[in-house]
Amino acid sequence: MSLATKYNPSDIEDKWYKHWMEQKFFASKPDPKKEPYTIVIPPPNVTGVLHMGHMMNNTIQDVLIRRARMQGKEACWVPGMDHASIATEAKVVNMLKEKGINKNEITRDEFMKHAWEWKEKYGGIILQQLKKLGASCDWDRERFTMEEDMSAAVIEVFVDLHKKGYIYRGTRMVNWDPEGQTALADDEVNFKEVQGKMYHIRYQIEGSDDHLIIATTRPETIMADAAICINPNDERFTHLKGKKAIIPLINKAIPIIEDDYVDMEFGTGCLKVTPAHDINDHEIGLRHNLEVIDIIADNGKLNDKAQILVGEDRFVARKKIAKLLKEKDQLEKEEDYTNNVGHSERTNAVIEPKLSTQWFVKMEELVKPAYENVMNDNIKLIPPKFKNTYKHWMENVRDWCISRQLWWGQRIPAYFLPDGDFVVAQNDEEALQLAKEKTGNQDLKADDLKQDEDVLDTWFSSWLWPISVFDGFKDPDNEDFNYYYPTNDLVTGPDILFFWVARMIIAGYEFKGELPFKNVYLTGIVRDDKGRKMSKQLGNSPDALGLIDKHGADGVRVGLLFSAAAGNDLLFEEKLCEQGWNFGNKIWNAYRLVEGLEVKEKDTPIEAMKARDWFEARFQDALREINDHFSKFRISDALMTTYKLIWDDFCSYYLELVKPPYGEAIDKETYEATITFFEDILTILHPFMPFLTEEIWHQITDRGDKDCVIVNHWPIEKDYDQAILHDAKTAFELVSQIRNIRASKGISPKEALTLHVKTKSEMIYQEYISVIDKLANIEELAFTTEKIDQAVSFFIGSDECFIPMEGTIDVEKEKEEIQKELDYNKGFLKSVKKKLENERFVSNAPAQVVEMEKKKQADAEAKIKTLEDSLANLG
RNA sequence: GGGGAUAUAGCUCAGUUGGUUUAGAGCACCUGCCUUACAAGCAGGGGGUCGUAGGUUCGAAUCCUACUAUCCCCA
Repeated sequence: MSLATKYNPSDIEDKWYKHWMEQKFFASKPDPKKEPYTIVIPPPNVTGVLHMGHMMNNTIQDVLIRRARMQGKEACWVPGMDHASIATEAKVVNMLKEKGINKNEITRDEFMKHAWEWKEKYGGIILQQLKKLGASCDWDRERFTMEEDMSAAVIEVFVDLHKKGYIYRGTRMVNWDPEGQTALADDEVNFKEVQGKMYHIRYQIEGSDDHLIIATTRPETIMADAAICINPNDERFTHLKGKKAIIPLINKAIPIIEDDYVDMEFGTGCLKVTPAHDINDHEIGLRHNLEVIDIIADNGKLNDKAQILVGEDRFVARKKIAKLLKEKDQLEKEEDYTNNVGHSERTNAVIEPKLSTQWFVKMEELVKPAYENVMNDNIKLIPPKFKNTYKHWMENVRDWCISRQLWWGQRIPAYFLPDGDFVVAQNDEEALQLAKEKTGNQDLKADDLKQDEDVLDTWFSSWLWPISVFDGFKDPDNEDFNYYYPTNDLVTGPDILFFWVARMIIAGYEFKGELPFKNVYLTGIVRDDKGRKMSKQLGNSPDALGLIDKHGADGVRVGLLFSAAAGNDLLFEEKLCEQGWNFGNKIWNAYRLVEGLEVKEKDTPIEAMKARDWFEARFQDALREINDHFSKFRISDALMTTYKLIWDDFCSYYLELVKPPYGEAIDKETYEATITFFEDILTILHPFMPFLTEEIWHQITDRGDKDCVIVNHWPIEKDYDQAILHDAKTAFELVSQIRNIRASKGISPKEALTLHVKTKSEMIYQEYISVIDKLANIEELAFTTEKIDQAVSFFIGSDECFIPMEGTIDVEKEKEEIQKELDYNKGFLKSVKKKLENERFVSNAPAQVVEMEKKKQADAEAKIKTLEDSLANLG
């Protein structure tokens, strides 16, 4: 059976994924004889589809988990999803709307039934997509943050924190989404530049004909004004101090107060203070004890406190107010104004700052161990530059608003008594019991208690993820939890360092007294070639599955990893995936060469013996480097070292050296060594390119179902011959030089050449002549103590080499080249001499460094001398 | 407004406690090759004085200061 000349990933990828699943290679169970290696997936949003960022960070996780598995660890990668309250609820509401059902007209239970149906039907596409990428998760362990046990953990934690006094109710200016009818976290708000208007409104001063002018983008909120604020240093308004201003249209007098907050440069220097509808105004209000008048209802319409335009939408009201003001001649002017307006990430509605009662977690105490254990590197952030960011956040941590006005999520386990007091309990019965104790009223019934309508923030589930996926709350002493927790590495994006990572660390210490993971690898953010973050709005994100179809999963994985230094954003170019495929194709063809060889019992040629010895050492050399890169999470570098080992060393040198002349057979010994090397290479490449390596692994020979590269053992580091690497490097450099001469002189590789060498150590040349011959077609090697006339010359270290070339030498060009090299060496010598002539260098620098400089000087001087001689010889 | 990060070849990045040459890699580029595994390939080559200005040091891409530019986070 002959192999296709081009590697076609789609022929094999599904086949091997299925095989791995059937053989249960991804499955893990506690094995005390083995060291556990655990990763929990950053749970993707249940509504999500695979995008570049997911591919990036899941590829990294897969590389880590596959390598750990090959190293003989009990590798466990737990997959799963979070329930994404807001996004999912929005999807379900839309779905219902299409069916003609209004969320407000159905019960909570009915809604939840629809939501679960939606989840079962449409949720979790992303996990199927991860399989295409090759993700070797233990799918039997898949978890979901809304499933029963995980939810129970969330409730348990809420109750526990409440008991400890960390949970409180508070009034807070929240980002209110009037369309989604919920408060949003800051990170769920997108700021967009919006073309609006700045309205200049005239407020009359009480008891005078004088007036002041305020500039605002939100005239519809004037009815909620509690004061006018001026800067105490603003001399323009000294005369207004202590007076009152009258709100137009409703003719209400409000005080004129003074506060440094007011920017004298901005607007008119007079600020209307609306404590209920602006976060900064709210703070001013607190400082000056101002009345809070909330005139906007939850649905974004003006309520009766507004007195006028009651029931109008805020944007409609804005226009109408402007018109009314104009009619009363109280609108000084309108001008165009661009400002940054927050929009809901989910519904795209303009965010309304709104005062509301929410549930909060007090963070100051909780944060302490999480702070310390990152600062002292018990938990390592990779790259460490994120420690600074983390530190800053932890030192300025704010309380965490955990309530969301939604149904899809864990309902807050707080039960309100008729008098407005409340109890917090795991369930209805417990709540009733507590309520009875609290009130002393034994006649209370379940119906008298009303559970809080809100649910908990999704992060309040996912911060427990590393613990709850192993049922560490439900059953704290279970075998899985004891074995797999704490987990090893967490791979995620820096954008959720606070929202998720920091909170998991907090939860780890608070609930288990221990770190949840040892290393946090923060990947870069995938951007497009213009440096823009990939987003749905911009439509600049390539179709992830389309990329896999086009370049193969292995190609995409390699393409992503090529430019993925930890913590550095990567500018994604599809070309990189193509390069990934090219690499696969290269290996495919290397295998085609090996597979097509005819094997015979015969003597091994010297160059093949050399090649074997060299590659064995070279492989070990690279293996050490790769392991070192992995130990430092330099995944991209580990891949690049592997890439060069395979492409440059194995294909370009090793295979070229052992390849028999056309039509001849290869000796058995070399063939077998080559197959072994090939298997070694497939093994270390497997984490990066799982599909291709598995396919070739099975092409090599008929193997049993269990004999797969995915479970092959990662190579052991062995001692190796350093000298052979050094010598071979010299020989390859010589080969390169000879090829260079052929290229520049237009000499065909088929034309054999003679090589003369002027050297003190002839050994290396003698040993490697067959290698040099095979790669550079040198039929004769001679040693000389004199210059060779009519020859091109070049240096290998301080050895001078000559290739006679009668009649073909262009003397002028030759002189030019020698002169160029001479100039370089002279310049170099000068810099070395400068150092050595500096007494302070010689006396202060380590002896080793001085020694090195002296050697450099001697080498350079010798080289300069021979170059000058050559120049003289050429006349 | 507060905090953080980054600046090295055309592009994307390495450069690990300051000293292995006058700074490396991949891609791109240029030249020559359809050599029988691979033209999505092979061989060879050019290209940067390390954002700017100072400082510390025998020695700075590397440490310090200021400036400039870009990005991120928080308000």
